[in-house]
Order: sequence, then C-alpha cells, then structure tokens
Amino acid sequence: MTERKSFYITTPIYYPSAKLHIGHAYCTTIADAAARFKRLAGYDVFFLTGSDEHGQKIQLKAAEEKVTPIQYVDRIVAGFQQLWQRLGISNDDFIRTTEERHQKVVQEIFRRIYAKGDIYKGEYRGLYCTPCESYWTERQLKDGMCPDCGRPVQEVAEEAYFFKLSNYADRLLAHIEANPDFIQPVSRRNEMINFIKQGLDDLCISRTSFDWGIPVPGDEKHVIYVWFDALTNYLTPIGFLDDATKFGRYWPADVHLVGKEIVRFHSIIWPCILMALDLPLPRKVYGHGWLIVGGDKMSKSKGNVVDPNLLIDEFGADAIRYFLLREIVLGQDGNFSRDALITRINADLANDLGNLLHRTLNMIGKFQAGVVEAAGPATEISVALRTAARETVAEYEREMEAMELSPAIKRVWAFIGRANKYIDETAPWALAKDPAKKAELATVLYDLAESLRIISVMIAPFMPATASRIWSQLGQKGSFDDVRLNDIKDFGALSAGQTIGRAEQLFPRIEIEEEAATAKPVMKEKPAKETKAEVKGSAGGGEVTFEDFSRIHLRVVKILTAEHVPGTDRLLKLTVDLGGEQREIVSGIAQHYEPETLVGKTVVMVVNLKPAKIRGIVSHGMILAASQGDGLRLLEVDMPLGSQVK
RNA sequence: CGCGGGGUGGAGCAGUCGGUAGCUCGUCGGGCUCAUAACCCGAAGGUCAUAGGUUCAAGUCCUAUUCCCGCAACCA
Repeated sequence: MTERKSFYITTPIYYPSAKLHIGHAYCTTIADAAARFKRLAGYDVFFLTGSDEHGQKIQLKAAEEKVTPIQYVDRIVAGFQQLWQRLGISNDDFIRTTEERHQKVVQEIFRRIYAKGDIYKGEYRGLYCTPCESYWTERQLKDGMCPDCGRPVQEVAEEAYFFKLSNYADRLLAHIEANPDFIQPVSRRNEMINFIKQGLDDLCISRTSFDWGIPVPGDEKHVIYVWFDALTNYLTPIGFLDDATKFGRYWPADVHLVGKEIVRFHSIIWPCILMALDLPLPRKVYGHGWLIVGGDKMSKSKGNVVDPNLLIDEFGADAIRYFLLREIVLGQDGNFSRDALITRINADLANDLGNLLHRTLNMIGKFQAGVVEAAGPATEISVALRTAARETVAEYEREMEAMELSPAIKRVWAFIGRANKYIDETAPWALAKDPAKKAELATVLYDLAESLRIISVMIAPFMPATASRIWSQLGQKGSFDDVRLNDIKDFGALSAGQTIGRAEQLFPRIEIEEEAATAKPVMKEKPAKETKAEVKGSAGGGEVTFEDFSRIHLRVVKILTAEHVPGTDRLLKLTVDLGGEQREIVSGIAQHYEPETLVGKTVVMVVNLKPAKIRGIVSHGMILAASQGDGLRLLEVDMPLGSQVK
C-alpha cells in the first residue's frame, strides 16, 4: 500500500480566448478515463489540467470588453472548470498560469537556465500575426498574409531573450530514437524526427510588445513568452519548488496527452527545457487526432464549433464521454455527428447495456422477490460465461494499460453481448415455471448480477456516473470509490442474499422522429457533399423532398451591427443576435442598404449554412432577401428572436 | 512540382510484426417474450481507388496515376 506505483497524466492547458468546444472535451475525457483506470488499478494518480492565461491575444480581448485581463480570464476559466465538473472530470489539480505558484516556477526556471548560459539576449525580427500570436517567415506567408488565418502580418523587431534549443538537438534525437514509445502515434514520431533533422533554431522566449505575462527576472520590460510559460505548468502543481518528495513521486510525467497540432512543442521544446534543467524527460507524449464535424475541421475561428455544454444538457455527460472514447480511434481524426451519437446511445447504451441491467433486475424481482440468491451448481453454460468474464477482465486490463481505450470498450461490450446471449441460452423465464429448477435459476440470475457488477467496474473509467448507478441498482453496499480492479478478477465476489435496488432506465432510447422535431442547431447538418448528390439525383424535376427542406434551419434574427468590409463595394459585415447566440456574417447587400439603416432590423437567416471565409472574414450564415433585376429587399419579420421559420 | 489528410461490402469506420477481409448501423429471414418495438441466431452484400513492382504470400511494403477533403476565392 505504501509503495504504490505513481501515474502522472496531463492535458494541455487550454487558452481562454473563447469557450471550449467538444474537441477540448475530447482530449480531457481521454485523460480522465486513463486517470480513472489507473486509480482503479491501484496507482497513485495525479491528473492535471488547467488554463494558459497570458499573452497578447488575451490582453486585446480583455481590452475589447473593457475589463482587466485577469477579470477576463477569471470569467472564461470559471466556465472551463464548470464544464469539467459537469463532464465528470476527476482532475487532481487545476493549474492557472496566472497563479503565483506558477509565476515563481517560471521565473526560477528562467534564472536557472540563464545562469547556465542557455538563455541569451538578442534581437528578434519577424512577421507577426497578432490574432494567431505567431511569427512567420517570409516563405511561410501566403500572398503576404498569415498562412493560418489569412490576415495581414506586421513586421516586428524587438529585443528578446533566446533559449539555445540547438544545444540539445542531438541529445533529443538520440532520446527519441532510443525510446520508440516516447512520441506516439508513430506517424507523429516520424514527423518529429524529420523536423529535428532539419536543424533547430534557437527559440525566442520573451516579448516586449505586450505586458500580460510573467516578467523576466531582472529585466521587467520583458515578459516570458508562451512556451516557457505554458509548458512549465506541468512542473508547478507537483511540488517542483516546494515539495521534493511529491515531485520525486510524480516526475517524470507518464503521459502528456496533447492534440496533434502541439506535439512538436511537447516533444521538442519541452524536452530541451527539461534537459537544460537536468530533469528527466516525460515518458510519453501522445498526440490525439481532431474531431471532424460534418466533414469539416472544427476550430474556434471557424464557427462550426460544437458546444459540449449543450450536448451534456441534451444527452448527459456519460453518453458524450462514451461516444468520444468508443467511436474515435486514439491518434486519428474522427467524425463527430449527432446521428452517430444517437445511434451509439440507442444501440450500445440503451439496448445492450441498459436493457441487460433492466431485464436482469426485472427477473430477479419477479422470480426471486428481489433477492440475489446464492448461485446453485454451475452448469456448463454458466462456466462458459464465467470464463468469458475472466478473460474479458484480463484483456481489458492489458488494453487499458496500453491506453487502448476504444478496443477496451469494445471488449466490454462484447461481454455485454455475451451476457445477453446467456439469457437466451438459459431462458430463465422457463426455469421459473418449474420449481425443480429453482437452483438452476438462482445460478443464472446470480451470474447475470455478478456479470453486471463486473461490467460496472470496467466501464467506470468511461462512464463514472452510470457505473455507480448500476452498482446501487444491484444493491451493492459501500462506496463505489473504494472499488478496485482486483475486486472483479474473480467471478463470484458479489455477495448473495442482497436485495436489489430500485430499477430505473439507465439510458432511455432516443426516438428519432421526436429527435428530428426538436433538433437544435448545435452543429451543422450533413455536409454539402450529400446535398449536391441529391440535387443531381433530382435534377429532372428540380424537386426536393420535405426532409431535404427541413434540413435547412431558418431563424428570425436581429441585426446588431453592420459595417462595410474594407476594400469591397458589395460586402457588409454584420453581427446578428439569434436570441442568446451571436454570429458574424458577411452579406453582399452593400449596394442596396446603408449599414446604419440595417441595425435593429429583424430578418430571416439560414443558421446552419456551412461557414465560409470571405475576404478573410468567416461568415456563419446567410440572410434571406428577395431580388429581381437590380432590386433587393431583405425579408423582414415581426417575430421574437430565435423563432423558427418553416 | 504549395502543404497536409484520405479513398476497404448501402452508411460510418477497424485492420497491429505482410499469411484465408473485420466491426457498428442498415437490409432480409428466423427464434424468444424476462426486457427500453429491446434481446438471440442466420443470410445477402467488398476484384480493399487504378496500374505496375518486391515477395512463396500485400488492404498491409515500393513506384506511378487518379479522385475526394481542409488552407485560397466580392456566392452565402
């Protein structure tokens, strides 16, 4: 007990320039499932997530809203924490880079590396994109614009501190080559090896162009720039400066779970910083893929963002967690769609798992007055089920240890299917009619209850609330938190003679008709690809079905602001209110309306149109207008904001 | 030669060290009735984009070709 193995896992610290989307939830859920499993397996776990709160972009955002940067991030970060709580995230700490404990760490690290001679002062010259907080080289630019966002860049030269990455390139390469598991998946590892072999430039780690950051010790006009500030968060909460015992227990981290876009920083810059500090390197950097929504990459700047809070409202946290962990192969991009989510909930959660529990409890209630009787003599069929249970647990453990979450879930569900089949094979309702078969019936029902207990423990990392509900419906006593993986390695640990709890549906089926009627535009509908095909198919008559039409979500919206798009004569940039949500859209009506006259009008908008970038501005919808010849009039309506149009 | 991702049964996807192609949903047929129109069994359906090559053996390695998808675009 005293010498438990430790396990330290981290997520990236998210940047509070906007609300979190389902992609952040995805990453954090994976980490949470891994952390929960390790606790189940008896590890001493430390699971860290947090927020990266400095930088020019935050400073600008705060100024826009006329609040101080800290007021701004306090509000956004409270939203992060609330989301994690709702999602059932079991992080042991939440690091904010604006906290004093972290400032101390960053400054101390700067001092140490500076003293060592690996940090020097120089001049940084480059082309800077403010919204992206990125410098670009001449050849990275696209038509002179930022290759990420397409906006203009500024030539900037400033005095800055640099970190000698180049000093560590050889050692890093050797480390990566000697440790095949260091960067996963392998496709990312190969990418990194190639990147390092091209040679590493020294890294600029300070800025003077803004002041929302941690000051460079002894040179206060500089603030420490993003990677030195952000990456070091992983050291702060585990006692890097103030608790050597704790630090010794958790460092090096076992897994840094990150999105594929930041694998480079975690597998190159971060290890170099650690080497400069003479600290051991993390055991693994795991780059997961992105969620694709309606065939489109999702991002803050793109507008096709799925809000996890709305999904939780509608389907519950466990269902979302299940979907993310089960459906998407770790390390690859995966599709997120409402249809797929509902299918999984109905097929896996309601039909397979929920119904297994329900029918089992129902039979125990009907045939044994709600008491789980001790098993009678084991039949051949029973032995087969028990063997399957043991094998499932063993394989599950192996896969979970290897972070193969999706395969592990599939394995558990194969066992759920096995249990459903067991009911068919043994036909307990038939046994119940024959008093001579009482013992045989007891065996069957005990086996089922015990199988469900085992299942509940295995799914606990993925669906903690559901696991605990199953546990109490089975009439198990004691706190579910005390359960360990060892408790399900032997079949038969369920104590007999207990009365089952109240049976209630775990996951009601989601009826699709009802679903279609209440569907909210949480996400964009199927991509244009399908629509095109259908249009082609019906080209003869030019008719669309009612279903085709109802995929277009029309709403009444109010125009809040309107302004000309610079350098264009037909485009206006509008901000509209959908009744709670605001959107920015671009509309080609400048020749028909003066911007001032538009403000306050209520008009009809297509809300689920695929976003498009027009003149560098992402447009998230389209306003309807009638036109003939040169005339054009917007469709104005006198109805409350958000009203559906059909 | 702009960069990247991808083309596997109707749909969405898996396929680890190359060795008879799997999963989920859907479809069709059957069984059962304890259960959330749920559960169980069975079936149909794929020349693994194309063409070469390596190999005893390739979806899986190599080369070429082709198509699709993101970043770009005064259509929104």
